[in-house]
Formats: sequence, C-alpha cells, structure tokens
Amino acid sequence: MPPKRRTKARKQPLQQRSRETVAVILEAAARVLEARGLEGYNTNAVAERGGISVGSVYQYFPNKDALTLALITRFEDALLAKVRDAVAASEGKSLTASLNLIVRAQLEAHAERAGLNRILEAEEDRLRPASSGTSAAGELKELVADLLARHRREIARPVDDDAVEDLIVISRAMVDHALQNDLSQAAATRRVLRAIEGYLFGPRPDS
Amino acid sequence: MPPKRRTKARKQPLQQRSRETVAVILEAAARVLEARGLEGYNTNAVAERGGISVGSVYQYFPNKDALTLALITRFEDALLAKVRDAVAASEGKSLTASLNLIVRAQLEAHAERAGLNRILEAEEDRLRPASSGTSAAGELKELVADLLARHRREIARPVDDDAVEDLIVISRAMVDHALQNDLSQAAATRRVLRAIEGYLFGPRPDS
DNA sequence: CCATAATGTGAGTAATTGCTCATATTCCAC
DNA sequence: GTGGAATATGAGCAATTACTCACATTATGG
Repeated sequence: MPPKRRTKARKQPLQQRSRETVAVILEAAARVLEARGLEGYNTNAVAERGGISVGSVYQYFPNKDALTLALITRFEDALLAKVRDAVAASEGKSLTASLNLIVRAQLEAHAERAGLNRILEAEEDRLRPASSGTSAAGELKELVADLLARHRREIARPVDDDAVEDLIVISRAMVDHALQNDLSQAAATRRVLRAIEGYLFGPRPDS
Repeated sequence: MPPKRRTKARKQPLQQRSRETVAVILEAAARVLEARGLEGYNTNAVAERGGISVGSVYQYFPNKDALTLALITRFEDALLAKVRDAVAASEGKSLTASLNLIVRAQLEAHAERAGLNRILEAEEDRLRPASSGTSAAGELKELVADLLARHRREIARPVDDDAVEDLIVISRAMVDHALQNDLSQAAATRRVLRAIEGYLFGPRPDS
C-alpha cells in the first residue's frame, strides 16, 4: 500500500474566479489528451496548457485520476443530455423513428471530439472500481426502458432489464467501432439500427 | 521524439534453454498482471516472479510493450484456435447450432483467465497502432464469413463484409460484458445468440 | 577440451512525473 | 481600509521504473 493518497480535493471552488480555474483545468486536460494522447498527458503539461500552475490543479483535484474522471463524467453527462433530448423529441413517433433519433444522438455525442472521447472511454475501465454503476449509466437505462415500455405492444418478447442492458452494450460497441473506422453517420446509423431492431424484433427459432 | 527505442529483440531464442526462458517470462508476466493488475505490472516484478533477471527479459523483448503485446497475441491465438475448432465441429449442423458452438468457444476462451484477458483487451487499444488489422482478426473474419456463406440460403439478406464485422463486434462486446458481470455461460450464450440471430434474421421494416 | 557463441545476471542509471508546501497574491466582509 | 479567508504559485522532492552493460556462466561444434 503506497502510504496514503488524497481522495478529496483540498478546496471546493467557492468564488467565481476559482470556478473558472476549474473550467480552465478541465479544458486544458482535454486539449492535452487530444494533442498528445495518454502518453503525453501529465499534470505539469495540463497546467502549462491552461496557463496556470500545477499547484492550482491540486487545489481542486486530489490527484490525476480524479481529474481524468471529471473529464469522463463531463462526457457522460453530455451524452446523456443528448439522449434525453432525443427521447423527448421522439414523443409520439414510431419506435423505429425513436430509436433512429437515439442512435444518432449517441453518434453525434461521440463524434464531437472523437479522439478525446475514445481515450476517455478506454480510461473508464481502469478508473472505475469494478462494476460500480454510475448514476449516468443508471439514467440511460431508465430512459431506454421507459421508451421501450411505451412501445411494448410493437415488440414481440417482453423487454426486461437484461434486454435493456444488452441493447446499450450493443449500441455502445457499435458506435465506438463506427467512429474508429470513420464510418459515415448514415452507414453507422443503419448498421446499429439493424442490430438493435434485430434484437428487439428478431425471431427466436428454438425453445 | 524520445531519442530512440529498441524495436527488435537483442536475440532470437535459438537453443532449448532460451525458448524455455521466453515461456517463463510470458507466464510470469501473465501472473503478475493477474495478481497485481496493470498497476503493479513492471519488468522488475516480472523477472522476480519468473525467477530470472531483468536482463533476460530484455534479451528477448525489446521493451515492455512488446512483452505485453506478446501476451495479447498469445491470447488471440488461443481464442482463434477455439473458434476454429468450433467451426470445424459444426460441419453439417444447422446455422443456429453452429453459432451456438462458436459463441460458447468465445466465452470459454475469455473465461479461462478472465481477469488477465480483460486487462489484455484493454491494453490492446493502447498498443496497436490505430487500425492495424492483425492476422488473427483477419482469420476470424474469414471463418465467420465462410460459415455464413455455407448457410446463405437460411439468411434473408446477403451477408457482406460489414455484416461479418458487425457480428464480431457485437459478440465481442457482449462476451466481455458477460464476463465482467459473472453471467452464467448459459445466460450469456442465450443473450449473445439472440443478438446475433436478430442481426442475421431480423426484419428490416423500412426501405 | 577449447574457442566461440549463446545465454544469463543484477546493480545501477537516467528519466519521468505526481504531488507538496512555503510563500505570494487577490478577494471579500465589516 | 484592514484582516482574514480564498486562491494562486512553481521550484523541487520523492518515488517509481524501464532499460543498460560489463561481466559471469553455460552450451556447442570441431
């Protein structure tokens, strides 16, 4: 056990000035990751890029991982917001149309800063204590579950929690794959939808 | 550019003795990863665990990443072998039965040393120069493509390369997810198959 | 056996980097 | 104003670790 390790930030940002500093730190971290990758991502570089001092970084983030985690959360929140909007906008539409909107939302969220988001997703595994569901993940499940419940008569088999989980896993993997291979949004949407709709509507021949 | 970096091993193992050393190194690396995670994974620990000296590690691996990559390749080869066997064993069987065998093979390959394999898959992203298809990945695609071609009359839509890619992406993501959540092999198989068959047989309502 | 090649050794080095803390500066309440 | 709190600074420490190299040991072919 390496002696100890700070788990809480030294200070909470109270004044306007410090809140701006936190924003500067986050954006600087994002830019360093984009420009130099995980390889060149260190707190000194972040401070330099943000035009502030390392000390300031450690005023508001207990350690480097906490900073990275904050970036991850920021991305997840943005993704969730887009999906929420898509679900809201799909009120009254058919299930297929709704799914289309949601898939597009996910693709857009990832595409915005593809390089950065890819790195963050990879780091997520390392940083999140095994199987600790985030609130963002929970809300995403709820959103999808509600949408499917609303359309339950269009779906053959009842949709349980496992199915929702599977749909999210499938979408995420395919969206990542699409971005990695620079697929057009149209192609990516088509392929993800085929998988999702197949899962929902597809036949289950055997017992 | 950090000055330089060895890209080739100092020596190739020629005699029996050194071939054994290489095996010892690989297994030691695997055990360190299993016992202490990426965190405690360093070349000195690997040497100690293997009961050899660091110098020996660097006789046969130019750098730490090359060692990790060798572990990844080893895992991929094992996976591929299992899938190959499954495909061979599915000669004459129905498509559903064949897919069942293949999915099981994948689950087994991952389950064998789940903790280790999970770490290796995460490292793969970091270590493989963006979008460099490995021969293992290529052969997997071939195997799947051939199997599907053999059963093409049972599938509504023609199966192109993209579809094969998608099927592999979906399987992989779901298998990873299943292992992460300690799903029973039965449950995992059922869910992965539902996704795969849905993708293959599922209806495509719109244009 | 002997010369040569192959293999093995491990203390040490060089470089990186996360993070601290003593100090300085800025802000706000009164 | 003024005093105390909040915020900012950045040189440098401490720890880690990938990797080297001069040397010892072991194998092999003739």
